[in-house]
Amino acid sequence: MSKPTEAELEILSLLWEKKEASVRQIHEEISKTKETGYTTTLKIMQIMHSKRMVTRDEKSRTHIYKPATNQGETQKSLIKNLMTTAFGGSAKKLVMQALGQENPSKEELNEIREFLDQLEQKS
Amino acid sequence: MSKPTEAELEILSLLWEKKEASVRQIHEEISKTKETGYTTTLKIMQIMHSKRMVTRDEKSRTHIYKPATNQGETQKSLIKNLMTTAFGGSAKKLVMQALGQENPSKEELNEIREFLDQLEQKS
DNA sequence: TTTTTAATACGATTATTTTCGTAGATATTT
DNA sequence: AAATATCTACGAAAATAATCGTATTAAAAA
Repeated sequence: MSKPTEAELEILSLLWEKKEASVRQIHEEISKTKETGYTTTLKIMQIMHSKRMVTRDEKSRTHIYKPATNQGETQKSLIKNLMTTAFGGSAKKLVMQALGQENPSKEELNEIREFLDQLEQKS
Repeated sequence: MSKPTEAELEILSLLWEKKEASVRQIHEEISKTKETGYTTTLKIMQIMHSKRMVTRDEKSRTHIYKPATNQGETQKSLIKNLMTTAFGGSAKKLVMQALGQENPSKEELNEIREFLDQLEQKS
């Protein structure tokens, strides 16, 4: 599966979040932050469909789209790509930048700690 | 500073790694993994220069390029972008995917733990 | 039933990114 | 000194991505 473009990724993550949606629904979300025409969103979703990046139910006139690519897999390859191109392959550096970024809650930090423990078990 | 393109990022991270390099040096690295002409690399580095993404020393005929953009800042904005577009803004999800990716050493895991502690202090 | 609204399809245009070829200049080798 | 190799500059083509406009059809409202 080839890397989604920026516009595709934006739509894809909305679909992951919503599980399924019409073009209209996606477009309304997108147009909150971006000034873009309805047919632009439509066209990109059609392209995504032709690439089999999404499936769609065409039973009713308004087609309902669902993500076809696995969220985890896609995220994994995106992150791998970023890690190698921008972080010299170091997960540590990437993680630290990511964490410094936002203010994670104590709960989140604890979940990450548990995750680290699990990782250590395995190795 | 606008987001570097894929090709630019590839060169930029080589420059971060090497501190400075000629077009020839960069091109030799790149052509290990990618089939591309010398003038292509040259052109992209010239574009990067015109965007002030790199500086160059023109004293000798072979120009020597150095990164002009701060590595940390650039990484931060790339990761922020990925985090919002592909991870619904959640640092935790991103971090977990990143860690699951490689097999970090115990030392690295400990450094991350310390980092988590520091973060908690602050908040 | 007529009109208006809302949907898809799809070609064409525009913008961006990448690639390449050629010219001209300077080193380097023979 | 002449030939060859190695640079940069730069325009232009090719490839990729994003945007938009128009035609057509179906549904909903008047």
